[in-house]
Amino acid sequence: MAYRETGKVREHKAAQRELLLATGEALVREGGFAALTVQALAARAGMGVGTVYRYFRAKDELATEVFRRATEREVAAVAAALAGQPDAVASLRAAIGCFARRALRAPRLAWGLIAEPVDPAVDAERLRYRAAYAELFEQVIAAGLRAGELPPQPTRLAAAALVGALAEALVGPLADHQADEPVIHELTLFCLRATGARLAEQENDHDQTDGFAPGRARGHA
Amino acid sequence: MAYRETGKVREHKAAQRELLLATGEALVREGGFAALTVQALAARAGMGVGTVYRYFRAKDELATEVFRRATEREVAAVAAALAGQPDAVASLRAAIGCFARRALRAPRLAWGLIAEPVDPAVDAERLRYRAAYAELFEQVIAAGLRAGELPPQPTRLAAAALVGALAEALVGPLADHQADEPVIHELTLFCLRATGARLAEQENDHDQTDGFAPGRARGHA
DNA sequence: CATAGGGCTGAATCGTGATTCACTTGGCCA
DNA sequence: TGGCCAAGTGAATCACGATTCAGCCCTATG
Repeated sequence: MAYRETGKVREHKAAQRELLLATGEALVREGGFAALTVQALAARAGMGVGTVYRYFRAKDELATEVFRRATEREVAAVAAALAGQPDAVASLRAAIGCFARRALRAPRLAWGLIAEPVDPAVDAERLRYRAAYAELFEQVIAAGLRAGELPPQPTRLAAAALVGALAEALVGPLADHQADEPVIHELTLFCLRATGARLAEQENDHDQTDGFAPGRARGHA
Repeated sequence: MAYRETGKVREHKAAQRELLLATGEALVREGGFAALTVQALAARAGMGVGTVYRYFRAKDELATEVFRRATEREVAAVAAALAGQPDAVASLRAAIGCFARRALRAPRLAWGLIAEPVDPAVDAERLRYRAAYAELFEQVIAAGLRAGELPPQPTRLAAAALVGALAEALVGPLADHQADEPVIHELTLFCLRATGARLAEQENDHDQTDGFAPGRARGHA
């Protein structure tokens, strides 16, 4: 007998796979999924093209995995922002603010997750991504309905429309890229009005629960 | 001397070009811009691949032209629906209804114009398309502001968010594809609330100005 | 009808990026 | 150390659609 996979090797393989996924996300953050080519990935990760295929059956699989991870992180952040909010309006504010800040901070990634055209395989994942967001918003709206905070409305439709409004205003081609906070503030008001929340007309919008540490640099596209 | 382009030939060339554009749009209506390949186009139009290049310098040019025409028709329809509306709320209702009905009637096309990833050349055109829509909505909102019908808000942002909400709810992956009219009705309410329109709470939403003849078949995706 | 100047054709070519594979390298055990 | 096996390599190959072009065909004149 001459060879058996040892712990060190196993660790190394896991690290390689991890490296590929991290590098893949970095590429996506810089240039969207279009920039995620096997050649570029291998070069950036410091390995040969063929090696990539030792860790992923096909590029689809890799891209899907990169998408899924980023997705899960984003959705989890929004879900976390929702936790413990006292009412539906506060929840909506928190969710919108969280979504918006993260999207504005990583616009290419957000665009990749939300809108960029990629393969069918990734598109299937995107469906789940949007659905997950819509689900979050839907539940908040439903809760608001039950509590009488929001007027009757089809929750699914409203949730979809919210996601669309946020996406378009933030990462769509119409995004103005002005100072972030005022945009977020106005967009929040827009969404709250859309769902029929009764606004107190004084907007103390000091919620910043977005899962990020407060100070950091961010480049504009 | 032996040949000079005669009227008949000129007409034929114009017809050929027209045929290509129309066929191109048909392909897009069926399968989005992804289905608009030179091969498919030539086959469908009943001519050789090379002939296509006699009428268009490159595929980009053709795709852009197909996009532009469809775009102009859509935007014109919405603009027409706006004409002569008494106030901002009526205008919003008309614009939203028109946009929505047309999008639901030709979902693939709408998706192609709004969201499908295509070449950079076409994307530039898309920018103009969205901007044109946003422009329409923006002006309505601005008028509403001046008239005191709508509360203060950044018109550009609100317009973008409206376009996004409509697009996502109607042609996005979250679209539910239920009966059209109820969806349009609810979406209209959503948008009116979003812009802060004071709703009379009785919704007589009998506006159907969408530029189409009333009865026709439409397939669900 | 003969001839000239396009128009039309579609197989061949190109470009771009994914995928393969014959080979080299390095870790594991006796 | 020697032998074995998996990991790594990257040039070659594929796939797919845009683009070209050498040759065929049609229309308009004299």
